[in-house]
Amino acid sequence: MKKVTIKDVAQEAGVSTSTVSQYLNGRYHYMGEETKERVAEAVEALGYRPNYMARNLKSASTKTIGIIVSNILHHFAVSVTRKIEDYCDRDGYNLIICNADDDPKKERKYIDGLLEKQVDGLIIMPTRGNDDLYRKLAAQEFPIAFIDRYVENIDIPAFKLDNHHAISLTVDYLKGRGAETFYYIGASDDMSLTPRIERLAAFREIAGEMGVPHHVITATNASLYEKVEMEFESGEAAGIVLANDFALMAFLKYANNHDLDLETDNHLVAIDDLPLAGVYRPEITTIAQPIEAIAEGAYRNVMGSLKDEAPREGPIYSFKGEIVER
Amino acid sequence: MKKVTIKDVAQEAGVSTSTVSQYLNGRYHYMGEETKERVAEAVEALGYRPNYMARNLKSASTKTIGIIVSNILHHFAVSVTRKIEDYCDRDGYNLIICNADDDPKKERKYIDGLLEKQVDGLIIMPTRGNDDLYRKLAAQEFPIAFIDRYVENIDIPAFKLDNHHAISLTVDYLKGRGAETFYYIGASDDMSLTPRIERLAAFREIAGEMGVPHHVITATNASLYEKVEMEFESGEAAGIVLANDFALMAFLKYANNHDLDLETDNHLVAIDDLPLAGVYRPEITTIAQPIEAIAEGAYRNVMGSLKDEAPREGPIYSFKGEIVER
DNA sequence: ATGATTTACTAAAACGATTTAGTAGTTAGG
DNA sequence: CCTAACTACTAAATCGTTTTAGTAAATCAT
Repeated sequence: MKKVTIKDVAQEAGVSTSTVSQYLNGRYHYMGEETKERVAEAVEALGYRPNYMARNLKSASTKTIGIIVSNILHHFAVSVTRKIEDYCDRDGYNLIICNADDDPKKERKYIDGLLEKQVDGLIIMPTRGNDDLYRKLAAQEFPIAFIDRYVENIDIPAFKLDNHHAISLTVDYLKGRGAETFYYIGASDDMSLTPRIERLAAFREIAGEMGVPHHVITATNASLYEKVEMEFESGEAAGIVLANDFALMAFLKYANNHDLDLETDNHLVAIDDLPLAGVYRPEITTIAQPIEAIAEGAYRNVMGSLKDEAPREGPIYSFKGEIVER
Repeated sequence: MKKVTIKDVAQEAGVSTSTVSQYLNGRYHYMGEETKERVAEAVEALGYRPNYMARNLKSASTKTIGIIVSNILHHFAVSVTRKIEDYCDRDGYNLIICNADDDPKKERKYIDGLLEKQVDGLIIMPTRGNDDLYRKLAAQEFPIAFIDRYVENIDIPAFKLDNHHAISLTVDYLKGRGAETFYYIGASDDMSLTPRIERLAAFREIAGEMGVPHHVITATNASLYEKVEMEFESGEAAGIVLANDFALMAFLKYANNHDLDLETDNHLVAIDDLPLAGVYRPEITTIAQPIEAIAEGAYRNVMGSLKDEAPREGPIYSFKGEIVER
């Protein structure tokens, strides 16, 4: 597979490389019909494809942005990514998708790699553990946006769910279903990731203010099931908040194994509107994240089109989720 | 954000660009301690990051491969992608993930884009509709592999599930559970995509040979639910093969809405081992795809390390799936 | 008929790295 | 003391494009 360059095309068509380049970039302004045809034929005959590296060495923009998701197994991550890809597609941009797998080292590797590839912007669900890098990028005014999470004291805008509002939706809903004892089940907040911290804090605050009995069960993704088995006590009117899709899966597994009643005794509501929620027995009420608002905000911020908008107070944009009652 | 180039570093350190380049690439062979230090300091001070475009203009390899999945909403696609990413990570390669969203136009756009970006290889779940392009790539001997599907008469190796074997597992299993009437529910085979064709043909063949009553319900993803509603008749001993995850979701929705019994009357088995299968009520038996074998085969083929192996007969590698009884 | 404009192209510089060939200065060998 | 080998660098070519500044011929205006 030998490479075909613009020189080969020029030779084949009997013109200069400049002419080929002009043709390729649609600068037909003063080009003879016959020349156009000959170049077109040469391109076709040789199967020529311009070298992106060489092309972008000159022009500053690569028309490419990168997204690094913390974990591609989360439904939320895939949904936002797809939405952003739609925007990119619309605007003629390319999107490079990377999966950090919740590993800060991998995240760093991808950030470095994408910057070397000269992406025009970066959208990140930060794993934390690379705050120094984020800070450098912010200082360089590199076009960047966070989604789902934010990092304190770094001037990078974050686009995320209004977690306090989401939790209040869940608690209100469960109360309406007659729940008396409330449970929060999710990942522990010791990694200082925004969703975990905010959701847990909101749950404690709201349930506390209501003066209802409430319990918190948190653990790592891997050990959550066991923790539930140890700490959960099915009551007659339990209202259970599942903090994300992993928590929901773990709890459903537990419910199955212990033949828990999910229709009358225990009421569930999960954050993240998984497809599974609509087909489960019984169907599961969820909080749908404002995928579109998050994706659009992050995208526009990176593209610089958010600057023209009304000035904002801080770097955090929280959007309200919607309850999907089932 | 002005760009920092190797020239700036050289100037800052008071050496030539060549020296900086040597240092950056670990060719310390004959380099003074003090020079090394000064360069290191300059790199750090300026926040220098090499320009991938410029670097790869010279060296042929970009250490990057691309994967284009037909639809990132399929669990299978994400699983294979994650596995391939692991291999890339291990070998110091980068993986660019693209989602064709079942749209041949998008697929073509991505193939073109990745080739322009000079990726070293390509792994594709072909949507079809770009056969001409595949053919060209094959002719150029570009390193490429198909997964999940193959295209006739094109010499590009495909790594996929042994669909006939998978269907025979499903039918045997359902028979063992006492099924008497068999259903196949899935996407229609008019798009000439390998899994659809092979699975449907295998079902017809196997059920036909067994001489049992069997029905086929196929439609597009969007209209499958309605088609099921029109054509499915719950019997006392129905055995239902769900051809993929979309079919499973559609059928579960139907089962819910019609309060179908899934424990005794109707028996299910789905191809693709979704996480949901383990938590559903009742749990759902599935055929787990040989994710690892497929990922490894495709990866090694692209990397050229498959050439050294024993010669193969054709360009199609089918791996057996495993039944996960629940 | 002369200069100005338009048309249709090309030569050469530039982008930011890598790499090859080369240049001194130092040390070692005989 | 002279040559060979080693050390520590640098100049310049190169990769495949884009782009700027031309050039030369043809057309037009006066």
